[in-house]
Amino acid sequence: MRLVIARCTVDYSGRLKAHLPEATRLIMVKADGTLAIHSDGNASKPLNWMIAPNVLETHEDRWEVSNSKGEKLTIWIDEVLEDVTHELGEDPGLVKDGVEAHLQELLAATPETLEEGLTLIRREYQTDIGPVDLLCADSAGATVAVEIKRRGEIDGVEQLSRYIERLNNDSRLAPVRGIFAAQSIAPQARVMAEARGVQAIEVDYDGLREAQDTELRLFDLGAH
Amino acid sequence: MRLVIARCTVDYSGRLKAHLPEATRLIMVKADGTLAIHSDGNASKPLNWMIAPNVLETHEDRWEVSNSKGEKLTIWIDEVLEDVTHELGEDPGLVKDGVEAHLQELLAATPETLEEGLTLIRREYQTDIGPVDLLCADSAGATVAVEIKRRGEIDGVEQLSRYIERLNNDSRLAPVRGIFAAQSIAPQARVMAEARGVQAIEVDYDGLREAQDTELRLFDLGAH
DNA sequence: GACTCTATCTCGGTA
DNA sequence: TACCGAGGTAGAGTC
Repeated sequence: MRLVIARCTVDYSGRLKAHLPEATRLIMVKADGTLAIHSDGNASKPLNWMIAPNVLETHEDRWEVSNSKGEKLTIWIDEVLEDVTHELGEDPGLVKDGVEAHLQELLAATPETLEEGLTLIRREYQTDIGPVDLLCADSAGATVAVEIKRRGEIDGVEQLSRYIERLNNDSRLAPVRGIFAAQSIAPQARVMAEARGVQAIEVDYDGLREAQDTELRLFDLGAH
Repeated sequence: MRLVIARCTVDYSGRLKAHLPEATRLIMVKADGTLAIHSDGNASKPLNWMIAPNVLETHEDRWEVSNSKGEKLTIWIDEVLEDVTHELGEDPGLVKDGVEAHLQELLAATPETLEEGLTLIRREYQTDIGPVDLLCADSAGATVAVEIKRRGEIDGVEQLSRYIERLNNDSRLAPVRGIFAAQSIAPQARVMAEARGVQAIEVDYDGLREAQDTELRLFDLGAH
């Protein structure tokens, strides 16, 4: 990784046009060629950047970075204040917990959390416009499509509506109703769900996981 | 801005939980307190980060960053390879051209570009599921909802359809029809628009801006 | 390679 | 502050 602190002016032309007047900034160049220009405040994101794969040409007074999509970044270097390079080596990578996939796993294991008597038919049930997160049956045997999000917003309700419309074309499944499950549900998504006749249910991920851990532990104890 | 290159281990707990095994990484701390941890490859985004406002406590063996929402980042420092600080000063900021807001301004000023006789009622007209970009009246006095995108894709047509559905519930406005305006419109979006009875219109941003510049210049000349 | 969807999205605007 | 929509979204997974 190369870190350059320099007074510079920047022009970007590609998906839009953008210009940075002269100021002192950090230019970060990663081992794969990814380049980012950071200011010191008011943003965690770079002001400008160019993601690998790209081509970097460093001239005396300017750097030119371009890619195959016709995007181009020109950095006019006025003064270099620092220029250091370090080999960081491979990164073992990030381990995450608590994303949508985990919530889906938990709800697939215990659909009755959403509604008394609900049972799983299939996870990632394929339709011709994409997979339904959970396809379930309620206590009366009717089909229920479940869409799961970490944060429930209006698009998610739309997505579920489309699936239900699609599933209702299948006479073996119809009539199908929907449940929209998320760790938090935005007010507008709630309005939309109501208008579409879809239930919106907030789910407590941590509580659910804890309950399942307990259940598993009891099961293990019973088995031994 | 402080740049530290160190062998470190990281734990994040907040919106999710995440862990980084020991490796050499860059830790960037900006003047406003924003902190980011970068590896050298395979990503332009940081592995972990904490955006300002936050509180950073630096101990001998670890840094702890926390914020008011209960998020916490712990960096266990094993070895510091570099530690430099530079005052970059204020950044004059990025000047962008060609974003949706500009296109909206232009079309709000000259709605007749979209259709003969179209006049503006209001920009960002509020509904309970979000704001409509432009609410207009056509030459016959009927209401027209206009959704503007830089790139016209399928979501934009859906968004406009929702607004129209909502606006048609208001007897003072109904019946409402829609115009979908964008610098470029994807074929799928065009098909979708047709199916929903919405007009899809491609707009020449550069040409439009030039025309308005000319008009303004003529107006200025006339005023003097 | 193109398409789809998630995200500790980030960021700006507004009520 | 909370909420919503835009983004040069980026990045991962799928076809």
